[in-house]
Order: sequence, then C-alpha cells, then structure tokens
Amino acid sequence: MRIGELERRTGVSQRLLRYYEEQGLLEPVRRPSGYREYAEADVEKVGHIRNLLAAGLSTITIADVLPCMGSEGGRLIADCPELLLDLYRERDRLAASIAELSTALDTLQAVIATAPPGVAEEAARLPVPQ
Amino acid sequence: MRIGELERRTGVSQRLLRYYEEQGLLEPVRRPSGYREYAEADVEKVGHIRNLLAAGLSTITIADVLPCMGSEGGRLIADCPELLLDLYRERDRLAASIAELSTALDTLQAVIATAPPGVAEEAARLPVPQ
DNA sequence: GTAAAGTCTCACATGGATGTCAGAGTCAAG
DNA sequence: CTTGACTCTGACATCCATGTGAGACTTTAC
Repeated sequence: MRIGELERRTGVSQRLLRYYEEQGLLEPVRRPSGYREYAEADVEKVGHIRNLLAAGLSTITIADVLPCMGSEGGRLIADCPELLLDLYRERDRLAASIAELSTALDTLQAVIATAPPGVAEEAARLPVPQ
Repeated sequence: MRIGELERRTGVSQRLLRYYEEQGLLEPVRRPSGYREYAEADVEKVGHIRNLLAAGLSTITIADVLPCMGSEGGRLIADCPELLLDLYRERDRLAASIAELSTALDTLQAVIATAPPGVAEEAARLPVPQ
C-alpha cells in the first residue's frame, strides 16, 4: 500500500511515517516513481512504534527492539547481550511506572468513591465541554 | 533541605528541580533570603516525577496525578459535580496510560523471552555502564 | 571580615518528536 | 491532453524536557 493508505489505517501522519523510515524503523520499498510501497505488516509495526514511543522509548531503542519481534527475533538477541541488558532496564522502568500509575489510579478511585450519593447523577447531566 | 542537597539525593539537576516547580509539581517554601527549602517528602516525590516523565507522561498530566500519590490526597472529597467529571476524565486517562504501558511492557517481555538460554548469564556479566 | 561555596533569576541553546508549507513529479479519470 | 488527487523532497517552525552560562546575592568556614 502507499503512504496515504497507511496514514489512514494507522492514524499516523505521512510526515511521521517518513520520519520513522529515516530513523530506520520502517523500510518500505520504492516504486519506479519513487513512491513508497508499504507491506501489510507495517500497519501492525506502526502500532508497536506508536505504543513504545508513548511509553517513553526513543526511536533508537525501538529500532533495536523491532527486529527482535516476530518469528526470527531470538537469533538477533542471542548475538547481543547488551541489547538484552537495555531491555531489562526498559522493562524495569516501565514496570515501576505502571506500579506508580496504578497506585495513583487507586487513590483516584478512592477519591471518586467519596462523592456523596447523588452527585454522580448530577455530574452525568452536566454538558460535556467540547 | 536546600536545592543542592535535593539535587544530590535525587540525582536531578537544580535546573530541573526549578523547572518542576514552575510546572507546579513541587512547591518548596522560601527562606527570607529567597532560597528554596524542600521537605523531606520531596525526595520521594521527585522520584515519582522522574518515573512518570520517563514513562512518557507530560508535566501537566503528572501535576494531575501527583496529588493522588503517597500520603496526600487521602483527604480530598469529591463533592461538586464538575470536579467529579474531571476526576472521571482523569481516571480514564490514567487507565489508558496504564493500558498503553502494559502493552509496551508485554512487548518487551515477549522480546526478552525470545533470548536463548545462556545469553542472560552473559548479559549479567557485562560491565554496568557507570 | 573575607573568601569560597551555594543559590537566585534570566536568557539562550539543544535535541527529539512533531506540524506545516512550497515546489515539483506521478498517476488516474474524464 | 488536462485536471485533480497523490506523493516526493526539503526547509522551516513548534513544543517540551533539558543543559549552560552570566551576573548578583547569601551562607558558611576560616
């Protein structure tokens, strides 16, 4: 598929899709015209990229991780214990963040639960701000 | 404690500690001289901030989440409908963040799991960067 | 009381992920 | 063939988290 369709199917702008390519995260083939041709699997790949970026990983790290996903990944990681160390660190970092957010969520729920009866119904009737 | 000590104990630069204050994440009191005076609890708070930033949250979001962490926040009461709506939204955002990070974590776990036996031990013997 | 270390504010710089725009080439439909 | 939609490259702009440095004031140690 061409870049327009990938944009539509992923919700990621063409600008970013090209940027990801520049960073080595995607490598669409080129038509004679110069147009990029993406594989079906790139839709999912872009999803992973977005998710890992949102989780605070850099494109550099993601470039290391991506090739290890999918069927043939094990062999890559075998040759590179340092990558594994990096992954451990990222994993621990993420786990810590999740733990913090979870306690925050718990607290938030507790605060919500203190709402006197009736207030929730009142809130539900409030106009939704844009 | 003053900013230098907080810097030492958290490893976060003075520049950033002041920036976090500007963003409403910290509110040290001021000495007559103008020097910032931080509370003991701020050490932990800065830890939370760093974690959440590393997880990709913005300072704005963190400012919303922080009051829900640790000892504070226990005494908040949700009694007005507008506030309650805000809390709902915040809860949903938080839950979405957690879900996002969780799938990222799953991804990393999956990649790590593809490492053939032996590589982990090899990695463990690697020099820890600083 | 003086020197050194700590702190203040303010301003400018940087790097990474993004947006936006302009000019030129490509393709498909009438 | 022409028109309109799509794509290309490249440049510039923006936002945010961060670094760095200057010049002035405060605190600490001698």
